[in-house]
Amino acid sequence: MGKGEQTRQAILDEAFSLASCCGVGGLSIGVLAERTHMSKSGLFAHFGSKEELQLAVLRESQQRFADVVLRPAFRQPRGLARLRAIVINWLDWTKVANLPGGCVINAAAAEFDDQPGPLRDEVKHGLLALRRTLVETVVKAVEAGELRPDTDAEQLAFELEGIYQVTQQSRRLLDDPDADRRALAAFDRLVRDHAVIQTKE
Amino acid sequence: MGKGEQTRQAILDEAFSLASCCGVGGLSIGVLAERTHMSKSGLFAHFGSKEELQLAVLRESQQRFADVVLRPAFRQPRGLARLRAIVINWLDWTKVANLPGGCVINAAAAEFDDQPGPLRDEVKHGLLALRRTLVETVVKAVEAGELRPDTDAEQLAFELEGIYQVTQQSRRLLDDPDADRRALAAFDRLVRDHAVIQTKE
DNA sequence: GACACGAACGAACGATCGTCCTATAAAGCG
DNA sequence: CGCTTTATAGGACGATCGTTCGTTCGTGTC
Repeated sequence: MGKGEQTRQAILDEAFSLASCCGVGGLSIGVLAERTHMSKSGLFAHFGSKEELQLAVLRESQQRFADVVLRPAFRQPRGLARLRAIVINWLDWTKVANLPGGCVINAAAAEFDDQPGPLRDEVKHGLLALRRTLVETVVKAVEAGELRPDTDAEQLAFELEGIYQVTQQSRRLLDDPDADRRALAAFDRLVRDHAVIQTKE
Repeated sequence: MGKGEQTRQAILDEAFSLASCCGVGGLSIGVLAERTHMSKSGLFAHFGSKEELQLAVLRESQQRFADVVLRPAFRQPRGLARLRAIVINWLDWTKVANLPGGCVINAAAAEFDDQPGPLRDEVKHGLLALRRTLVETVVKAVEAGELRPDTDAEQLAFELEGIYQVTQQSRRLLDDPDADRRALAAFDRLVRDHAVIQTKE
């Protein structure tokens, strides 16, 4: 890795955790230069525009999400075990990754959902990819006979995303110590509702 | 209502819809002055600081939410009917109120959840109030015999909030035309799971 | 040793930000 | 009406924003 790539990555590391606190839109070249002990212009040259920097942060965020949440979960056997692993890792990933201020992409989703442009497109792309992964995982659990054949996989992914979001809000804003427990309870209820018909209770 | 109150309210109206698009943190005195055909200083004098303006917008938002979502729903008889009315109004309220860019408070929740100060406090207060209202409504449904006695009202409110948030994201960012249908499906499943034990299916 | 190249810097740009001060215009009231 | 209070405008402030320019430094190549 050449010198350029190296510092670019160092900048992205810092930008990543900065964006976690200030939002992708709240990123500032000046502040970022200060934190990386560089000049604004020197830093700027690595990206060419602020928007390009923001896009890089969003892509970085997606990659880390895949590394920290999805890849480890995919070592679980396909089906419910894998789905559960995704959810567990997902709920914890702001602690595992360097995300003092919460998930970058999720914050960006609220920030750019009504502002057309490359940033919104990137966020949308990332969240759609996650939705697809969830749907596929659910489908495999159905094929494995762990969930009922008439399970609506997209509906299940939809509700999983809801659990995630309210958990984040409860934890981060409402300081609710029960958030994680409630999240797991909601997940269990979701799975139980779609479990194959139990012969006896 | 004196002249002062009048223009102050006009400013708040504009600030409200502007904040819907740019976020409460993205509010700008200059832009707001332009839109209200006032000078920056003339507008500024009504609030004394930007933070005070932002707080006023948050309070305005809470009040409108109560007017548009809660008050009408409370005309329904207590119990499931009222809970359902709240959810329906809630899901629609960004269309009913003048919120082209989505719910102000919800966006502010993601924006300020890691930035201590009066703004975060105000957002937290508003969302906690909503949670309490949801919990109370659920409790009344239990008392009315429409939900099982062992229903965890706070858990139910938690999951309702999740349904709301994922619905907003699906609609606004992912352009999912099925979001409303899925939201109602999730709500129905939630209620069915806590319904009194059916004698026969 | 001459040269080319990428990386980083320092300075400045116009724009916009929130805020403050002072003067003028309008409104409310006796 | 005149007087007092309030509401608004105009202008300027220091700061920060993203961006551009020209220059310098260090490294590696012929």
